[in-house]
Amino acid sequence: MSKPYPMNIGSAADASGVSPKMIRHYEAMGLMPKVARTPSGYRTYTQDDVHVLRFIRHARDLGFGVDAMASLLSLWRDRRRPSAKVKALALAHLERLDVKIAELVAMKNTLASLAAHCHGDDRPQCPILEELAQDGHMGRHA
Amino acid sequence: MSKPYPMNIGSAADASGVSPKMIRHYEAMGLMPKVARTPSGYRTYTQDDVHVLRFIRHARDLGFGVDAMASLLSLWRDRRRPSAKVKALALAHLERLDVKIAELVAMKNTLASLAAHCHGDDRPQCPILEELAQDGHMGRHA
DNA sequence: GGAAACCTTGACATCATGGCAAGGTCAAGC
DNA sequence: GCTTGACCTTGCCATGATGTCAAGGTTTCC
Repeated sequence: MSKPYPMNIGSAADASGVSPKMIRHYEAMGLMPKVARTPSGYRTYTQDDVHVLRFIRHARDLGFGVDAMASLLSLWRDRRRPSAKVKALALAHLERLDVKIAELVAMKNTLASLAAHCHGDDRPQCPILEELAQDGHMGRHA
Repeated sequence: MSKPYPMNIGSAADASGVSPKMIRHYEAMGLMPKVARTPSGYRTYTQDDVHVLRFIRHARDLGFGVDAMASLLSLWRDRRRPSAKVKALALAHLERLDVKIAELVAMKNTLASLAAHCHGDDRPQCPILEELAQDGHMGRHA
């Protein structure tokens, strides 16, 4: 093995992909259980702790928020969970992702069509600024 | 006219679509010029001020950050601006949007494929949790 | 024993926004 | 003229996920 357990926070960070800062942060906010300490106060991480950290990082990489991660963790720990509950969390998050993506795509489309009509030369005339300066809401153009 | 100028911050907010809170915020951070005040300290907004606020809201609605909005505003005010500068800002922002969209779509795809394989019933077995609990990085699955 | 690398906590920053609180102001009704 | 309610002021705290910096204790290795 490359690292013996238990490890300090830095090694746990390397092993899990979660920064020391975020590990402490998750601990402070109650997402991570409080791990053991050495007599001098250093946090020590077992293999199980590192597994939890990895779980958290994976969930975070999928964009789950802290609340959802807490729910996922408790389902993970519950060997009798119904998979339906996990799926429900996933679908809810997918919904959030879709909404966010749609927003960004709408911005992108609007901006792209404005930019397409902008000469992009030394002349000051520019449909982008004209649109931004317009009175009502935006939209309705190419 | 529905509202006489000058107006108080609340009316300016209604007229521009930027909340009073954010108007003060933009002013404090220097994005908005400091507007006139009544003797008692109330901010007063002219039609021009409201136009600036609308411009800001439109830019914000397109996802521009504060720095980019400041640049756009100064280009807007410069009647001799080259449209190329505006276009460059727009294209840079489009790039950011594309990156963000790609990230979210990647999350969505991963999560959707995991969810598709989850029974979503009373059984505890669930590929979503299994994936999150996995050791290495995520990816490589349907 | 001293230096380097690590750990601790805590404070502050980001970005855009909301909320709350304590207090001043203004307009309208009685 | 006074009360009431709506509006304004400033300022602080919170979000979410992360980073930075600082000041100080610990461990490790030479």
